[in-house]
Amino acid sequence: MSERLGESVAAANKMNSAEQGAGAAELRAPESRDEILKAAIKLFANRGFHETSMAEVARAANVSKALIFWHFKTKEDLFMAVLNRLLEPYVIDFAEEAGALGEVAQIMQLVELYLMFVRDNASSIRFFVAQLMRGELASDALTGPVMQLYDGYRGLLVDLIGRAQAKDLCLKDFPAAAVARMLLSMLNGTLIEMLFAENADADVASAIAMIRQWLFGGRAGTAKDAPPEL
Amino acid sequence: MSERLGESVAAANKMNSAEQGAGAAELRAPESRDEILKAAIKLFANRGFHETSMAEVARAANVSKALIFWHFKTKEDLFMAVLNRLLEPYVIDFAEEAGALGEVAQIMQLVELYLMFVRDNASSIRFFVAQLMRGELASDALTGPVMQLYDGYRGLLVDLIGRAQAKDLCLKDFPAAAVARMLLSMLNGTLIEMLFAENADADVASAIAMIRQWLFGGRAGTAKDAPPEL
DNA sequence: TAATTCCCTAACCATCCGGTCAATGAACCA
DNA sequence: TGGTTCATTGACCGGATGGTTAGGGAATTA
Repeated sequence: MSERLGESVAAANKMNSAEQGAGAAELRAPESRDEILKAAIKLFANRGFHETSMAEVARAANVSKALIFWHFKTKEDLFMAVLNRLLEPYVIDFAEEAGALGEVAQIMQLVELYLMFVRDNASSIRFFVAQLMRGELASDALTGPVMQLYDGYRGLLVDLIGRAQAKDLCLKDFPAAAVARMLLSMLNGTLIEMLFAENADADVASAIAMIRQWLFGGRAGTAKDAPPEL
Repeated sequence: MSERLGESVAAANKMNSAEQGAGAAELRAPESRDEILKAAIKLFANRGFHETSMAEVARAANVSKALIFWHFKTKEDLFMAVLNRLLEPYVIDFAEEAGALGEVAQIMQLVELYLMFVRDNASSIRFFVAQLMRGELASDALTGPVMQLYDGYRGLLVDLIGRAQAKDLCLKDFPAAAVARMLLSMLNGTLIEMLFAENADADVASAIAMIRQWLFGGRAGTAKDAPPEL
């Protein structure tokens, strides 16, 4: 079955590109299609792919099951559409965010961006992580965009940390790549803590403070950047 | 359905205890039962509960489907047995491990224990995390033991860090609980990095070094504990 | 007005899944 | 030897699921 799914994924991706190029199906029956998508997102998110039946989606969207198959050729097609819809907010242009700030401020801004993003998208992130964990479906369609985003983020961190180290602004006991990796581990650890325990806000501030202390600790001359509030 | 599952979980747990007391079913048809369990573990692990059919398990175990239902009353029963089997190695007595070492050495030993355990049980941990992420099944049977273990571990860390702080052996800028929480975030972040990228060993040593530096950084008098190798 | 296209549905179908059952051979008692 | 329990199986069942089909109503077009 995994073979069939793989083909479906590729096919769906191609079709999606084609659709966007021709601008066809996106505009035809927008309302019901959207209703279906919203219902599917909810159901897939907290029940998974295999546990969610098309009949359930139909009922939740107040349409007939057949209409779903009119909008989306197969169940996998629907799933791909859900993925793409959920992936939209994940397109962040990190480089844009930081203006002409110093390295320290830029790093801390990236850290906050990460944690705030996690806090604001907890449910869909939980969905993605669960999906990533098992190779269940769409390993390409998922791993691709997410990992691309992730690598971009890490690249930015490595670069910034390297420059901060050169200026003696930040922890220098380890190579920039190692520091960036550990920083990402901290962030990911905080992420999964936020995903499991729903306390969110309280810990974020504490985590940020500790990360700042770790990276820029006793070093002077970095106090100029006031910590932006959440 | 979640209700029924909850009951099944409780029932399965009780039965297990009873079985061990009487030593009954464990010895009757050990061979085939074991074969089924091994096959189920594999399939459940990398396909999940709902995506794995009893027919598949039967085929993988070279037995008839009916035999599975003779050994395990329901599919959930089989799943519970798989959980218990996988949970076995997770029973670690942390307190036992550390003898009369200093706080610093004990903390580092706990850190290493954690990372080594993750490294050696990567596949089943991936399974558990995926299972925990969605509330899919066995939330009680899983959350219970795992969280108990986790809380015990954190408790030990908080205690040790507190004592190390009192002796001025370790990072004192934050309360012990916060330090312990961040340490656990670091560990969990490293964990998921290990789960996704299968490089394992290389990063573990680096992670340990960075954690030691973070916790005990510039402080003197802690060099007496030689870093035990992995 | 007649034809065509779009959106939507009830009913249906083939397949697969969890679970049951009657039967059967082997081992162990009597 | 004959009966009882244990271990195992092929055949079967009701239900649910992904997917199809034939058709209908409302716009749009000609």
